[in-house]
Amino acid sequence: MPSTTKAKSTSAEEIIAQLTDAVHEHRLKPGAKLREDEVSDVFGVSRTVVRQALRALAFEGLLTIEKNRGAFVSKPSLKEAHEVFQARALLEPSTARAAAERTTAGDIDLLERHIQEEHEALDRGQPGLALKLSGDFHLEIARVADQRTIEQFLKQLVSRSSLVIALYWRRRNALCESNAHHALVDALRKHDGTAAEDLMKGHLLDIYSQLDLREFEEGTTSLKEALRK
Amino acid sequence: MPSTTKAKSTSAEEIIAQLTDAVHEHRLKPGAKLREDEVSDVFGVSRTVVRQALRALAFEGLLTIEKNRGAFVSKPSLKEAHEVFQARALLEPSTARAAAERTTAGDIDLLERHIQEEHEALDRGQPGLALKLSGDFHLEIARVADQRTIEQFLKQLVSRSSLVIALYWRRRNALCESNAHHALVDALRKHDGTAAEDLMKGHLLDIYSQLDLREFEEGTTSLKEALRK
DNA sequence: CAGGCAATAATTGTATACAATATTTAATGA
DNA sequence: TCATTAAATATTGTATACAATTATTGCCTG
Repeated sequence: MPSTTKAKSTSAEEIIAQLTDAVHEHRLKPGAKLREDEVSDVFGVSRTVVRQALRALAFEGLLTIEKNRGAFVSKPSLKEAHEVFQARALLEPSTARAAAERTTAGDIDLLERHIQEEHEALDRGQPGLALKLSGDFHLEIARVADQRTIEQFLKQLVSRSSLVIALYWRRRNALCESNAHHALVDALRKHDGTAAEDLMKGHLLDIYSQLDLREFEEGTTSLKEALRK
Repeated sequence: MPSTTKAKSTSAEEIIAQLTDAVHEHRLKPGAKLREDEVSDVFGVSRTVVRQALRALAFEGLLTIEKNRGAFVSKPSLKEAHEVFQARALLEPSTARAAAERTTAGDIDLLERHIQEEHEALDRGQPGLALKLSGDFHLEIARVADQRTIEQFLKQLVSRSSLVIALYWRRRNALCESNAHHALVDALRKHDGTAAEDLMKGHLLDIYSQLDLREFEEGTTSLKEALRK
């Protein structure tokens, strides 16, 4: 957290990390604009490096850059939302199976600590942080599977999922999924690939089914725009 | 093709497209260095926009940027090579199935024209161009399936496949796969999703099995480095 | 007072200048 | 002659200045 006026001399990776966290934790909401010199003031670097960071984030799908207009937190359409979870359904179950065959005791520890932190964040009343940690859990499984390429894609998909959840989540209260993650770790511990694959498949369907992905907002993005004509 | 000394005023997208083609057609080989002011001379723009293009290509995996050293055409390791085809095996068969259910007459025309061009390139003695077109064929199927997200990932995977082929291709002569593509189009025409899925799976295995992915170069990249100590 | 139009301001896009780092070349000594 | 070191050169990293574009404001007109 930058204190008063300007923090100084941060690297591009640091900017990327902080903006990513902010979006994942829904402190920056879909549609929010990121002005270049505003960001460069906050981080105490020139626009050059800020632009680098913004473009990297745009490539991941977290931001959308409109020429001569600026960078905005992406607002995935309903179609994109579906596509994200279809892609996850293709990649993650198989990856969970592969992970089960390679899981070490250290991996189990790490994953359980992850779940622990997730619970603590929820108890502390930080649902945004919990959501971010939940996403990291999925990435961790790809790491355990030793699939860097898939992990990289998954990173993008998890990012976009966070945006989808911000836009289309049905009930804000739901504490959901913590069970699913626990069950997954159990399957990994037992090196039960089939169970891990099935659990992951079910878990993704669970999240997917808790989204409100009906047709209603294609084109009407904000109140302002909705009233414009 | 820039003629003599300097072409002028090209956009970043144009640079990305031309460099991508050059790598896909193996005119730029893995390990080749791309100096920034060299590229900016060729395209007649400042380093600013060249750097944008290089970073975008690095994000796709086509280039690797080493800090303070520059941008090089990527040289995927054996592990990466395996990962690329594992990821393709997860994404492409299902996508081919989805495509079969949505294929239109126009799509068929386009795909057949694609195969035609591929043959012509081979006959004309341009195997690099044929390879590039072959990659585009796979992307086209994702487009037919109306899966933009998967298409985007596949674009990266096809790019990396091109690098893998440049590095690990067994016999240079092989005219291979044209049959496989034809069979796939037939399945799409009949809306036979199961056949399309199976054909794609087999096709990918075919390519994969024609690679020479044994352990021999992990770590020893060049003769020079091998002898250095 | 609404709607359009022009002038102004704000913001992004591009080029260039300078700083930091890496690579090459030259020089020195054993 | 070879290795080591130092200077010179070349290349990338960052900041800043300027150009192009977009957004905003105020004004004029109907």
